[in-house]
Amino acid sequence: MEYSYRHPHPSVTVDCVVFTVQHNVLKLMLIKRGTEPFKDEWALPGGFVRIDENIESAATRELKEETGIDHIFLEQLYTFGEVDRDPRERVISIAYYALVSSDNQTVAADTDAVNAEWFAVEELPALAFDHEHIISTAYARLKGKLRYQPIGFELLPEKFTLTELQSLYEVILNKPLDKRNFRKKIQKTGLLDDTNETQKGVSHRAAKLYTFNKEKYDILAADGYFFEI
Amino acid sequence: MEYSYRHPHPSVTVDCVVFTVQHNVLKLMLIKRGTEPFKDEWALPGGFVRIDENIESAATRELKEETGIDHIFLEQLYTFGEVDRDPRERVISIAYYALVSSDNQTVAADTDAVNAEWFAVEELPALAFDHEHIISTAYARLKGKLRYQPIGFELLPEKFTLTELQSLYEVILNKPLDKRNFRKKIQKTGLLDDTNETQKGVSHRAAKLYTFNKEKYDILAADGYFFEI
DNA sequence: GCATCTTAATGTAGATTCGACACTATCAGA
DNA sequence: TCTGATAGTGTCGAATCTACATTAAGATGC
Repeated sequence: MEYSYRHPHPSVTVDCVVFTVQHNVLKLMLIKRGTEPFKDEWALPGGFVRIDENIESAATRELKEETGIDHIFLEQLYTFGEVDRDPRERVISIAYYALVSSDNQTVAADTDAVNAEWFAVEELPALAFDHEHIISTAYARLKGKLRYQPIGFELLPEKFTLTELQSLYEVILNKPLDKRNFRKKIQKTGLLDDTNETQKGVSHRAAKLYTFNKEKYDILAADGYFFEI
Repeated sequence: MEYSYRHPHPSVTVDCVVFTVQHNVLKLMLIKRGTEPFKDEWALPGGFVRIDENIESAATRELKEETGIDHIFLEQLYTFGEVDRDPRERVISIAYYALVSSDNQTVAADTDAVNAEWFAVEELPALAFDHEHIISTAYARLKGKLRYQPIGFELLPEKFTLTELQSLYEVILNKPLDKRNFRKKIQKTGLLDDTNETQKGVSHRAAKLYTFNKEKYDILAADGYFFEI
């Protein structure tokens, strides 16, 4: 079956920049392409938007299919539509960025995600299409949002220590922060709940574990509260 | 001539939310539609992206064609792709927002922009498609950006008084600001140049005219400077 | 069980910024 | 020259920011 139109139509795809933090290194997921063009090169997970599918659903679906990752923070980034960004035909790509917590990322082993791998953001291989450009846009957005929206918690396990949180900020913002000042600031938001648990299996004083109180944040945010670190 | 594809392709459009400020009221431009669907209803200026045209060029072109407005600040806003947002077929729309200075907006009289009109943001008519949703997204973005990026100047004539600037901030943020504190803050950025000219034709003490030093800002911004009011 | 190692946790003082607030200066027009 | 309208300016107390060093707790090895 063929689909005909009186005017030429572009193809529309979604691409996902999926970030995580592993051992204090910011990483993102890439797929080794199995087909031309750019066969055997690395690219962002993504694919075509189906005609009866919302674009965010397409992003969620492709992510699940290609990497096994599901149920994560996902937000639209930017739409890339340079005329020649795909050598085959006119392709407009709506890019998303996603954040995966370090305890949710192993799901990738299941599915047909055998060609998916985490790469340190600072050590990326050559990339297909304009994906390098998409990634730098996503990284800039992540840096910008981190300080003004509580998205850092999406990258941590549900329960985390203050040191882990600080180190996350340091890794992404790429600069050291003062320990006491950081703690004062984050505690003053009142958005962290003490779990009354502590770290296990460390060979030194165990740190307290906290959780982020999203319900409380949502209530405050609706009322004009502005998160800032 | 017909264009055929093995899979169905969506249409891709651009829509523009064009803001201006007239007499201390924030307004935006709407077009009265001449064709179905939503014939004779108000909608955002916009149209189809041509197959060999970059998306931002499409936005610029449609704006010129439908409103006569050209050479203005234009930035991508968000891409709207709900499956049923257009009753005819699947249409994905890449929305842009634009800012027009109060001395640049009269161009609209020329072209076939006879159906274009400025509406106060607080008094919009019923709108076609999901354009109300697009507009509220654009307004939220404008509010958010105003305080952290020097985009307010795009809405003012090249030479402006501090009172005009303050009143612009008050109109968009929708809250009163303290005159002395506002002036202190804006002066401290060092980004306003005194033109050594004053207002003409006012029946009271004439205010000094300033210009925004974009070159200086760009240099500072490249060096990590962060504008904030 | 004591010494040692490693990281957790905590407070203060000085500098800076923020927010509230009221009067004088200048100009045009009557 | 008087009146009306807006321009332009400084201070003080409160809050916030920054820089910085010591003690506490728990695990391990001897």
